[in-house]
Amino acid sequence: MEKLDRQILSLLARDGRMSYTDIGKATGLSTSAAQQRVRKLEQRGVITGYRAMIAGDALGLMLTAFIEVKPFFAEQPDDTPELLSDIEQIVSCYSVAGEANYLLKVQVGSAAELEELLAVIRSKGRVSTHTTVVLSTPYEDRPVV
Amino acid sequence: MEKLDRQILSLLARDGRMSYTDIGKATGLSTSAAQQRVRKLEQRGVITGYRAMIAGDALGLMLTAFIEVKPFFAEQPDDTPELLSDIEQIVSCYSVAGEANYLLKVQVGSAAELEELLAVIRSKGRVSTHTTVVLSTPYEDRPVV
DNA sequence: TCTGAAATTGTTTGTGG
DNA sequence: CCACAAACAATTTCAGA
Repeated sequence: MEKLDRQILSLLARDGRMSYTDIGKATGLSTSAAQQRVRKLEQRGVITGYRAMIAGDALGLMLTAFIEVKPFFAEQPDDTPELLSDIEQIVSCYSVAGEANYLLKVQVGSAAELEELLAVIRSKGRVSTHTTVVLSTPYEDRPVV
Repeated sequence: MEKLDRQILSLLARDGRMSYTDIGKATGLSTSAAQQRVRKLEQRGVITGYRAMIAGDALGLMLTAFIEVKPFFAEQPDDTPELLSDIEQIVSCYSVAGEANYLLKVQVGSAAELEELLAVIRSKGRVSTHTTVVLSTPYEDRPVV
């Protein structure tokens, strides 16, 4: 990975709407050279997309939790991610080493909704759960580049 | 939260670079009305920023892990997030209820680097750790809106 | 809050080094 | 892989409903 590309990634990781003109100015490239490099980073799958970050509380999503899940029937083929993928409160799903098989990050409006969600996950996913409630988030999703 | 605003958030959560012109077309608003609403969502702190999403492996970050941390000296004022905030491999820090005080999400290049990182976190943060390694990520950071 | 128009700025594409 | 320039498109601002 070239230095110039890393620099562009760093800029776009911090401001996903930065213009090619400004990327060019910041890197010493022309607008079109900057645009070409960004396009190639997208095509090569280095940049996988652009997102607006949204404050959950503005949407009434005031409770975040991590849920470790373990299938009841360990011998069967494990399709837990697919079984749970249409539950929109689950924002992330990680397959993990350790006691649990999967770690889910979920976002809900209330404790009552979390209780309901856990029931759905357990029945739908045929899993047992262990939940860790998030009290606050000092920082999240800092750019890695 | 108005329906029109939710619609705009949904669009920008999926494509953070969508133009105001296209947001206008998708919502039935004029370009300038779409832009005004986005600006207000930003000012009100509903939209907290824009990010390019970057594939970690393209940067040589092939190992993700979650680390639960617990201070050695529970009686002291707890400034763990600040103590650790300059460690760039830590991408997220959650204060949690349960056995641990904090849950960290980290991204590193190798197992050796994770080992080194754990040593840094333990000494710098004066904490004990419990680590869960991520094997794969079926999905992550799906839009909540 | 919205539209519509005008001025500015950014994007995209082609040519050529 | 780059710069430059021309054609095109988006953004920004403002007047007025």
